[in-house]
Amino acid sequence: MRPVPPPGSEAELLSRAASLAGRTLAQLAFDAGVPVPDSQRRRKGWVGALVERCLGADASSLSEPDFTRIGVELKTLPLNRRGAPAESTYVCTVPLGRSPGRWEDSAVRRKLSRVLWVTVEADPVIPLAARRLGTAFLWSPNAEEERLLRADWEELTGLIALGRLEEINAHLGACLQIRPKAANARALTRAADARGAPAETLPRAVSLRASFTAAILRSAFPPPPG
Amino acid sequence: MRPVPPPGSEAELLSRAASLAGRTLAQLAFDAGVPVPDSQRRRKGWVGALVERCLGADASSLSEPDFTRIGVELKTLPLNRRGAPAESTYVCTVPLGRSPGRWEDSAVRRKLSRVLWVTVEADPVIPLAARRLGTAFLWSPNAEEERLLRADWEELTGLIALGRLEEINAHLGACLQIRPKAANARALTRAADARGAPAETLPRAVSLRASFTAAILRSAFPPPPG
DNA sequence: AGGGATCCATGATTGGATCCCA
DNA sequence: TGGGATCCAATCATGGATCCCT
Repeated sequence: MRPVPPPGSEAELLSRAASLAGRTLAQLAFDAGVPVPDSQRRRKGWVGALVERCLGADASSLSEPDFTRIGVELKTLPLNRRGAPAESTYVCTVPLGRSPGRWEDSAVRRKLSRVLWVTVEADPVIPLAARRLGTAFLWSPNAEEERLLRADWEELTGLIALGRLEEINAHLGACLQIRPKAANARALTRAADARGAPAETLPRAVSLRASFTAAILRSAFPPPPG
Repeated sequence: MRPVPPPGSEAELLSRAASLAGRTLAQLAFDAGVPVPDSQRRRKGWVGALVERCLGADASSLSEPDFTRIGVELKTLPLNRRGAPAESTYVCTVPLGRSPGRWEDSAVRRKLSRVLWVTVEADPVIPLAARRLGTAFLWSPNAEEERLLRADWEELTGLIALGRLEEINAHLGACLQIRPKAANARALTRAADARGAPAETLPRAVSLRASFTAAILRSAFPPPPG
């Protein structure tokens, strides 16, 4: 278990990520001194945590970017056999029971302001250990993307502020969605109801739709003309 | 079985079609003097033939538009419960064994040059007899649509001319597709192989993808802003 | 509980197969 | 056989549920 120091610049981080491209998860796990699980069924965040270690992520505390010094968030992006995102991307938990504040100050905006996307093979026919990291790239939302994110965020937090959380499901939002996020469907957390009174509800998370990260991928790697 | 005379103008045809909107297939079948089958499982072209009769289609011979005098082709467009096309749309059979000629002279272009689309409810939960006709509209490909159709047609007929028919499947083509069209998968028809020698192969048809007719629908009936 | 995510049952899609009629 | 299409098994998409670690 070799400790990797935090990167001192975006260039250093990108360079490290580029050096990991093409390596298998087995190779990364060996370098990190950790075993490769047989499957992700009971180790769902394993790839993300592995890549964090290999790149020197140092955020141990809450609501800080993974690379604290350079203010960059790390997200692994699992790609299916056609090279498209296989899953939505977790952003953060939804703060329930207090006022959402403004978009400018939101955790969603902060987390997404600067992201290193690290693509990873996720075709189920490839054994976990044999999957390779792909290209990594730095991203910040462009004006159009930020407009979309903000519109979704304001719609969703607006509903929550009105106590209409139970009306929210994963169908809402063009690029963001709010979905359950808990150990199981019986888990409860404190929230506020429509009158502001304390209530218990299922914890929720905000995530990016796979169609949105697919669009980010396309802008980062435009398809060859054909 | 009341005979309906062929329409003398597009306006007359549209007016007749408009008068059918909202009527059930049972009502149309009664007027035409034909029984309504229990299901379409063994009567797949029944709705199309019924609407032809009700509107006075008169093309009994090959490769003529359904309304010969005014040069209009009739296509029923089955819509699912969300109002989107439930199926692809048959255009014509693929001529195998002779050279495809030019797009300008092709059967696909001719058939699609002027189409009366007649929408029909096709939600499986609605009994066949109770399904209603929806709005009908006249359509010709705009410049962009014709460009797309032509590109697909040229790609597909190009492959056939090279004797690569067996490489074609329904995945090819952005708006057109080529699919089997026969009594069953053992049916054979004459074709030419890669060397131009006679060969036997499964008969094929050209159809429009449901995503393409969905786009046509959207341009005919733009969704309300919201 | 928050951060890292994937799992998987169910619904939507669709491509190859099939059906009737003239 | 060509014209009118729909059927349906298999694949794809996804939203709600779940899992581990610290």
